[in-house]
Amino acid sequence: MSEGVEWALHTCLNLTWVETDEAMTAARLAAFYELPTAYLNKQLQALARAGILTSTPGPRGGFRLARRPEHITLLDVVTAIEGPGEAFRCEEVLRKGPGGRAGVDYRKACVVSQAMRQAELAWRKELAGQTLADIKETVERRAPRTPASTRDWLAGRRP
Amino acid sequence: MSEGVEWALHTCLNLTWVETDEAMTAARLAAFYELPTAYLNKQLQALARAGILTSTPGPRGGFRLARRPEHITLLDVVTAIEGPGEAFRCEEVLRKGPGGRAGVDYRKACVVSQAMRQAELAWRKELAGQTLADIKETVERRAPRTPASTRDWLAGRRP
DNA sequence: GACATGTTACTCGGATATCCGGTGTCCGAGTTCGAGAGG
DNA sequence: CCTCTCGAACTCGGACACCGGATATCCGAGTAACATGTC
Repeated sequence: MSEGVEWALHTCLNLTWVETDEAMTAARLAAFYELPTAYLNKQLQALARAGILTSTPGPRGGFRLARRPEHITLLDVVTAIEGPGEAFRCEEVLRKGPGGRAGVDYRKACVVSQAMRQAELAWRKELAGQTLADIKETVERRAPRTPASTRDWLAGRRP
Repeated sequence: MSEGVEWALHTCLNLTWVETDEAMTAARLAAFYELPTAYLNKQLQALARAGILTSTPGPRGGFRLARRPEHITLLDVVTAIEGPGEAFRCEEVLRKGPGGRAGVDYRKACVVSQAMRQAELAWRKELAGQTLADIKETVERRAPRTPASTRDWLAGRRP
């Protein structure tokens, strides 16, 4: 799985702690974890295309969450970065076999493909059941100072 | 996910239908799906190293299942090909952040990492719950002629 | 006919190229802010 | 003092290199089977 997924998740989480009326630049968000700015920008663009973030150009521009954290699941973020394709992509190897028929869609008919799809479905379901708000709440319960310190750091006021 | 996983799964499934006392060469198994022989051989080596297959060199040599299909899960095959590492590998980005501590193992402490791990655990659990025998049984119920035709084809007796 | 033996052909196994997607970087299009001149 | 205009700086957005791992291939080590010669 791509490295950018981790960056995207943590960055989106950080965005839940900044004021919703001010946008955060890719440079500021990247500096938080000492990440390469341009590359994180690329990931943020993908999140914007997926409708998870909104981007505004020009001075005072940057990124902000497009909707409330309760309505952003981990699956949304992962899909935005990794793409909609499945991890196990059935290449329909059965078609080349001696019993292969031309008109059959082996992506649906193949038992192996079905089993792998079912497993991936369980994975997706687990990710879809966790929202950014859930993560945020858990973090705040374990480290109550995180929201204030993160907000202050991103606003430029180092503690 | 690697392409070889699909090949390995189908090949192992085919091996459940051949006589257990005769080994199948990589060339024969590859020809079944018109796959590149040498590359499939590489995957079969990985399965042998994982203890799923046994390999015997020389004439009349080849590969056979190391244990009964009931004791080979889909997770075993996937792990043998993809390696034991997790798809989402936490790089502990929090360590580089302003609140990062040196002595903390963020692979276990990070909430994001925990959520991703939990999802991957669900995926693994689903794969571990399906054995080659389950797949075999389902296929035989849907296409009863598959065992005989596969065994005959692999034995060199084309129908 | 049975057995020992050398040869041969066959198989896996690892070492070796090649290709593609993720990784990383850069510069241009578009926008907003602010300064400054004019009324 | 207010407003309009112009310029400039800042931001995202997409286009351009780079690299590691998956993909694909080949040849050598080892072994079982067979043919052959001998007892």
